[in-house]
Amino acid sequence: MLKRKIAAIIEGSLDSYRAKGAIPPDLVLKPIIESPREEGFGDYSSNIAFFLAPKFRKSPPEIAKMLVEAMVFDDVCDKVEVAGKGFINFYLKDGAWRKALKEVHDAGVGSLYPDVGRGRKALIEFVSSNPTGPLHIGHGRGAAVGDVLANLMKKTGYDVVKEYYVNDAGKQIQTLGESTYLRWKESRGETVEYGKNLYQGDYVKDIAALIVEKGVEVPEGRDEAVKLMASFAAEVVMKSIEEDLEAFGVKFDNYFRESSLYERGIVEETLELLKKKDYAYEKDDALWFRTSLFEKDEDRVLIKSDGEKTYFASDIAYHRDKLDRGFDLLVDIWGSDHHGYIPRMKAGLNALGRDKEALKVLLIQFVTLLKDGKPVGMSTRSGEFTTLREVLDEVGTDAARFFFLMRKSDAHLEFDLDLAKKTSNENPVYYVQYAHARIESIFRKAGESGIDLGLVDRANTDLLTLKEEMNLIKAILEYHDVLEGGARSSEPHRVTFYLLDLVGKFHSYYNKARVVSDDTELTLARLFLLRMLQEIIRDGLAILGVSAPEKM
RNA sequence: GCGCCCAUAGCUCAAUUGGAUAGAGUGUUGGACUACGAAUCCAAAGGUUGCAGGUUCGAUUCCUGCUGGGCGCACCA
Repeated sequence: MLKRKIAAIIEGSLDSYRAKGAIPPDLVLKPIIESPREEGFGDYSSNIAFFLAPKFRKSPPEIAKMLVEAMVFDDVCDKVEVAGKGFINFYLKDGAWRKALKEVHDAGVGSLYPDVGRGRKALIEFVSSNPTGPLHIGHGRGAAVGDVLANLMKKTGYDVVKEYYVNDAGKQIQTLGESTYLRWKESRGETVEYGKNLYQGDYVKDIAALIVEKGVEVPEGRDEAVKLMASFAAEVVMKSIEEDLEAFGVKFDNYFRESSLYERGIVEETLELLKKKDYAYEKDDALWFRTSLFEKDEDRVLIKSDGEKTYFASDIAYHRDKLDRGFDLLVDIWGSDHHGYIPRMKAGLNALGRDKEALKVLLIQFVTLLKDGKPVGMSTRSGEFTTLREVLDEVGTDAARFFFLMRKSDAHLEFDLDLAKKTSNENPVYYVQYAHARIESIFRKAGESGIDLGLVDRANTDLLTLKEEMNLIKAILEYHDVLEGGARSSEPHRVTFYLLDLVGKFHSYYNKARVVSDDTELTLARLFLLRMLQEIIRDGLAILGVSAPEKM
């Protein structure tokens, strides 16, 4: 990339001073090069002078001036200036940008993908909603973030596996069974007392009805009946969750069942390991984990006095198993209400002698659903939550995914149903998709006008001289940096903002300059630019899992 | 009481991980289609970045203390 060339220029200048003995050879510097957000400060700038200044007891501008004087930059830059309080600003030759664009064209958009992961194996675990009820909009946000992060990491050199952890062994499933059982009795005309701690949603009634409809044989004994209904209901719910996810465009590589940990004895084994290392101890007939030894947290129970193991116990075992499966990086995506759980999990990994830094937890803040400008209530227990399915039916997959990725995941999200539903200029999804379709339309028009589209690949890019054209080229090449930053910081929403900014530049350009004209050479050059632009838009939308329509 | 997250334009949010004059969208006002898609564009107005300190060449960003909001602090899941 061009940034590397700038780094080389700076390095060259430093070397010349090293040769003169002005800079000690052992002084290692990593020049920071960034693209200034304001126009007028060049294409790239470096703040290296600020770091050198205290070491040489000279002012940053003086250092900067010295460095610039020794720079050889004629092949890449028009000029290099000292500006502000000591910044060095690099003004690249337009030709250098065009050349870079041409290179990307020849090598393919994939050549813009940064290698952040270096082939490391990453396991992204997300959604992992208990199969006790349908996914609601909060799960939807987690699903979108997880899926898009996975796409992003795949493009940036990670070997990614997407996993859904199914809690099919705990007490919630038991409760689901009891809920279904009572609804089932109810459906047979019996009067039952339906407790508040049971699942209130209508879907439980549906499941009970399904049991009747399918003629499932219900055992006489209550306990057996509940047990049967628990597994029946969990399966039904899990299936509908998978269907919802599919409709949302989320496909998991793996559904990992909690029960499998017990079946394989991993939980037992893990607890034994902790006991052996004296990180677990017995108190009041329960088994406790010494969380306090590792983190600023209280000790937590692994096995309750009634002999039942907590989710914490199986969760430690689960994460141990993840690492044993050879993953270098574990990304967990949790609802922000689980934040208190992080120290526990890290302590657990620590106690097992694993690197706790291998675990990265992304917290997803709550979603407020707005309808007619007013918040819509949401509570699983009361059954009045808005399901992901309902939202998808209302606004469609593209809009839903895009909206979920319009915020940093750790910030509250207001999801405006009315806005997401609008097929108008107010809806940001269409702003991006429209650009893609518009470019396609320009190509159709060009073809109709007798332009030989086969010549686009060999267009003379030197004809792209407008300021808007240069800005578009720069924005296209910036894709590399966006992917890199997004992957490093696990912030997939950056792709969304980039796309909005990118297509904004395009729409502006479109209104200013005419692409298809009598000047065939110029037309071809502009089509070349738009072809590249369209590929980037398509690539970025693919990361978001949003369609790139050719007509709309 | 302890801990985590958030606070930026009227509203919804960005800000290249500590950089230069804090930016978009929306809303308001005014403008642009008998040439490639007006689901678009152009312009104006809009700010003590919650408050008070600190760290330094430089703070929306890091530290401390407040204020206000969300969440968590069980042998719950």
